[in-house]
Amino acid sequence: MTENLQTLGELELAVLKTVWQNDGCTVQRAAEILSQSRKCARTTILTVIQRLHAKDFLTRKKEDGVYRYYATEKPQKVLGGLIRQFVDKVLDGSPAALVSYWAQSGVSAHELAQMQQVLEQAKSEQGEQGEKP
Amino acid sequence: MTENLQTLGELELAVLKTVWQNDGCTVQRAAEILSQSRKCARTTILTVIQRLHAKDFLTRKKEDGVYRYYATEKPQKVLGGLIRQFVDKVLDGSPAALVSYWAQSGVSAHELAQMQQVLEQAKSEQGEQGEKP
DNA sequence: GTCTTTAGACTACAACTGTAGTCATAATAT
DNA sequence: ATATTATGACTACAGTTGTAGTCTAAAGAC
Repeated sequence: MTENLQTLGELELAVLKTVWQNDGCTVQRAAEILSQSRKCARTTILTVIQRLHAKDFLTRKKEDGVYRYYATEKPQKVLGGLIRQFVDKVLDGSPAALVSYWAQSGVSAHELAQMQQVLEQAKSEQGEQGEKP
Repeated sequence: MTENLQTLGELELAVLKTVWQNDGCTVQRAAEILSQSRKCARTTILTVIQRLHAKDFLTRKKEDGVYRYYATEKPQKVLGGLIRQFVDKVLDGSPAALVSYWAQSGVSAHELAQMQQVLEQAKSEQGEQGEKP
């Protein structure tokens, strides 16, 4: 349970996301995919992947002479953690402040509706299971 | 209009917040306040304030031989920008994902209600003024 | 077996941030 | 005036992250 909520840089996160979407991918593959959205050398991705590995965000297994990487944590958990950290650090732990600032910064009506829907759903789900008062 | 959305480290943000809450405060004062929540030398705060100044987040005016610092941007704007950046980088621009993850990471019913309220208000306000489709 | 391509390990380096010490100077106290 | 304190400028340094080159080993191609 003692999770190590290390920090993740932008590129690191992007790479991690790539692995989530392509579990068991190789450095090569990840580099290919990422090069579509940003210009960076293969070795850059290699390095980042090695760091993610060192930080235990990724596991690897050699297969046919090449390492395949697997995410150790689900997006849900990692992103959730990042959101938590962010809300704590930036908004002093107030999710309402989060939504508030966001809303005022100009969201589309559509997005607003989406968020409301999500909240609605969360609310009902919470009613069913154990709550956190 | 060409805003410089520089990055802000954790301490930098904390210091900036302190200035927001104590506009025109001196380094001394800021250090005093911040030392209540974290242990750090006066010169550390000095350095951070100088950096915030260099990044144009703060302006200063010498008064009685001491500099007084003033925030150049309102919290609304800066925090809004940070939220934006965060949502873009971490959640690929989806505010709904934000609320969703947050909701699922275990929010209290109370917080959920708060968020809903905020959204409700944002929605009505948006109806009045110009929207962003 | 040699040439070429791949993969990975290492090393390097710059920018940013936290952190703080050293100095010089200016303001005060005595 | 002199000693003390308050301020701020500078310098420094380590950890993190982005970025990527070099070099070696392994895998294929011919």
